[in-house]
Amino acid sequence: MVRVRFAPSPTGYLHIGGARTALFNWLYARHCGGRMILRIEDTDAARNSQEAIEVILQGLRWLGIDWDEGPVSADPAGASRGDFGPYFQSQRRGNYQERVEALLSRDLAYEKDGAIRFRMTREPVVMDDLVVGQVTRELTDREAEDPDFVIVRSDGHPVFHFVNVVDDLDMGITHVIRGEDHLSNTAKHIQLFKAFGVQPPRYAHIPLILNSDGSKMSKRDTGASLSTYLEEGFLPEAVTNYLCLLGWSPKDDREKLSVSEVVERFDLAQVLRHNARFDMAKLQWLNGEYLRELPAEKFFAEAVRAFARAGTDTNQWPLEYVRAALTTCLGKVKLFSELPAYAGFYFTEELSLDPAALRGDFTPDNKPRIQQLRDQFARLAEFKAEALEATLKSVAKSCGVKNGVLVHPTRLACTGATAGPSLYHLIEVLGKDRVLRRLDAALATA
RNA sequence: GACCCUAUCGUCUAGCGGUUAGGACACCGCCCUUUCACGGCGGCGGCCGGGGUUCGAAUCCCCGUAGGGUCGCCA
Repeated sequence: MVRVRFAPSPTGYLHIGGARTALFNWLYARHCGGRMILRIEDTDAARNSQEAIEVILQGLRWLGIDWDEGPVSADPAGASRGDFGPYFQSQRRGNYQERVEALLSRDLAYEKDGAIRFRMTREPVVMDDLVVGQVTRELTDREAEDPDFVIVRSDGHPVFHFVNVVDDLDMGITHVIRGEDHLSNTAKHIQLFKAFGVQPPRYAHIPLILNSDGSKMSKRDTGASLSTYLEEGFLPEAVTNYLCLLGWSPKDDREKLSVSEVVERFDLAQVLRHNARFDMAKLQWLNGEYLRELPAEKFFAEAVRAFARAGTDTNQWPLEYVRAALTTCLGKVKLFSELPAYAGFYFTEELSLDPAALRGDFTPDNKPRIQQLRDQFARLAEFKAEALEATLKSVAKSCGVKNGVLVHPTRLACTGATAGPSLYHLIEVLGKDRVLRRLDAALATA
């Protein structure tokens, strides 16, 4: 039975690379019919908090990554699922203590300066990585001087290398899938496993995600935190899909795949060995693809949230009006965060019109025509898109101008922008009163 | 300083000894369209460099170079 784990340290945010690591673990578990374990490496008490753990749980859930074993909530003392708990390292002190003593009693570790150090081999360690292949790790010059390393600090706290290995051993982890930044240290981990007299798990080191300029992605970089995508109004399906395409490929030229399709095809052997740069433009494109096929109800709910985040409470408007307004935006934007700028004109009575732009469209020649259109609109009994379109076209015809001559100024007057939803539909939604008022205002200003 | 990994269009990638080096994003045209977006058509653009091996290398080997990672009483 394949058992994989994602073992994040609660630092207050979930790195996009960490999310990808979790995803690949999950994909492999689901592909193999194995088990996904979530373990919280909260040994650094000073830096950890329940909120920080919550960020991780929330991020994983958002992406659709579930775990068969691990915490149910962010509370270390709370309930968990699985027979290999606790799943918080802060609750596993006893195990570490036992393991340390086992090594000490066999002289595989020793005390020095109050710390406990592991007797590391001086021989090159051969690793057989599922992604990278066979790697022979030799000692660096610094290590050659003193190959042993600390496993328990002088303050009594065991270090990462040690607890990580002990937990993987005790939890029966069969495959360690993690970032390539751990490759060099894997030699230590393998030796630790051997010291405990067991076969190390299989390792798979996946490439890292870099910034678009090729530099390392650190906390500060935009897009480094998964929460960014949550807040910016990305769809989790799109983010997951995109992450799958970084370092892995279905090899059949398909870009848009559902998770179940990826689960079916995913395997570690096809994971690339080189790092990948994060391409926000491609993610946005994918997001647009998913956005376009979103059911109207979901689109509506997310759109309302996007407006709320931007400080516009759409609830102050009649529900039917909001619905109609947002419907004209369906399939037009790639991100929910674009919506407030794209369709904000629906939800304000004070449209700020750029005088310069206004002068361009509302020329002395054109103003009488727009005035005429305005008066025709005023006479309409039915303020519907079809009637509006017919009206505009007939006015244009009688004036001997192309539709665009009237379309552009009308759009500008009604929305303040040169691009937006379908003109006739947005006018219909806005309603006669607003449209006439906006047309009058533009006519007066220009 | 040492050790490890990596190297195909700007980016993500297909390719695993014989291909006009394919696709996607981005970009640029044209078409569609009242705007924008979508869609359609087309274009731009790549095997890091140098040696080998081979009848034949993007594919295999070596050396450079470049990028990334690691060498902590951080995780």
